[in-house]
Amino acid sequence: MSNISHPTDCSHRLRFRQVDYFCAMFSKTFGYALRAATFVAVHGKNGEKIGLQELSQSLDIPHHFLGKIMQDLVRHGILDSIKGPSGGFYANEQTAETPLIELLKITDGSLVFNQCALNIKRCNAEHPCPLHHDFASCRDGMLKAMSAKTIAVLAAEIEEGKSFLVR
Amino acid sequence: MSNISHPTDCSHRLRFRQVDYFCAMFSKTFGYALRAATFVAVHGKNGEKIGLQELSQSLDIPHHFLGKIMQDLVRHGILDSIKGPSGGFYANEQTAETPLIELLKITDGSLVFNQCALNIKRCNAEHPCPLHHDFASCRDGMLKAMSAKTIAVLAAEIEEGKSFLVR
DNA sequence: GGAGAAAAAGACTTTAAAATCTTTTATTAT
DNA sequence: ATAATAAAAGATTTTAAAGTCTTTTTCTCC
Ligand code: FES
Ligand code: FES
Repeated sequence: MSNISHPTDCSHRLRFRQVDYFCAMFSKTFGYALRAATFVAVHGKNGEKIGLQELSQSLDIPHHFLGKIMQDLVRHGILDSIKGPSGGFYANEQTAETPLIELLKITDGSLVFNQCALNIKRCNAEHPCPLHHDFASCRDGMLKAMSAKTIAVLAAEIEEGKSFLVR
Repeated sequence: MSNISHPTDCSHRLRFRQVDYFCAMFSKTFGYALRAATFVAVHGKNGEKIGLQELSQSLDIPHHFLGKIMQDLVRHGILDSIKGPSGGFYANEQTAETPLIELLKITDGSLVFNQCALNIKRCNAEHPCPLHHDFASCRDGMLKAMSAKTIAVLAAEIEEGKSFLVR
């Protein structure tokens, strides 16, 4: 019936979204932040410090880009850091208790869960776009999960081998 | 407990995602394509033609950008068009029956529903990231809805005043 | 206090999406 | 035929995210 495949010669046409950017509900920055914070929570208990080098290599995240993200987490008090030799990042009292939604607000801003799937001006149940009901329920499920889960929850899953931070 | 608000002076730091790009599950291109195709399905019955001018003004979409998107829909047979005075875009046999997922594949590619929320290499239930189960169910709900709904379904909703294509 | 290590900071580059602007082609009407 | 109109095509610019590179600051150890 309908042939969905792209015609082969696309050079003169609209360029399409590139493969690894598809369906990005969240920024890469958020993924990096979440994975790095969880890594520190898992491997940096009892004040053990994790260096940027180790973090970026273990998680396969660009070193300096991760550096900026980590700075930002430290500024927001999610983690602590110390400079100098034998310095690095380590968990503080707040780390484990941080809900994922807070990380998301830091990296992607506070309006993340208020946007219309079709980019209509405002997402609004009284003036819904055609995808609103489907999208809103999907989105609200994520919001609920990310409000309920903390870094400690993820760290526990990682330690039990139920989920993974890399590859 | 935790203070989520951004510190005020961000100038020297990471730049955050800008407001109207937050939480973009789909590209703007997809939103434009879906709204325009549905508009044509609603207002262009019986071979009535809709010009780019009217489309872009009615839907508040940049004229030439929409032009490229429409070209692409025509190329894929979702709509037909005719040049010249009294030309424009109009619905064909396929228009109404097109499932939304097909539009999405045209604008955002075919891998849209296979990406990990955290940008881990591959989304995989056997090797899940910490957000996999929450995200996969959300994503699968959208996939299901978008496979089931056609442009005709949206057009009917619009005509009944149950949903809206603009503002 | 000097050397080395590591985070912090800042400047810069790259990439892709989105948007704009210009030219060409096809169609209609005079 | 010619002019007008509108889609098609294309080249170019803008914007934001992502990524890279360099310099500065802070800390440790000798
Ligand atoms: S209005 Fe579009 S998702 Fe809510
Ligand atoms: S592995 Fe991350 S969403 Fe599936």
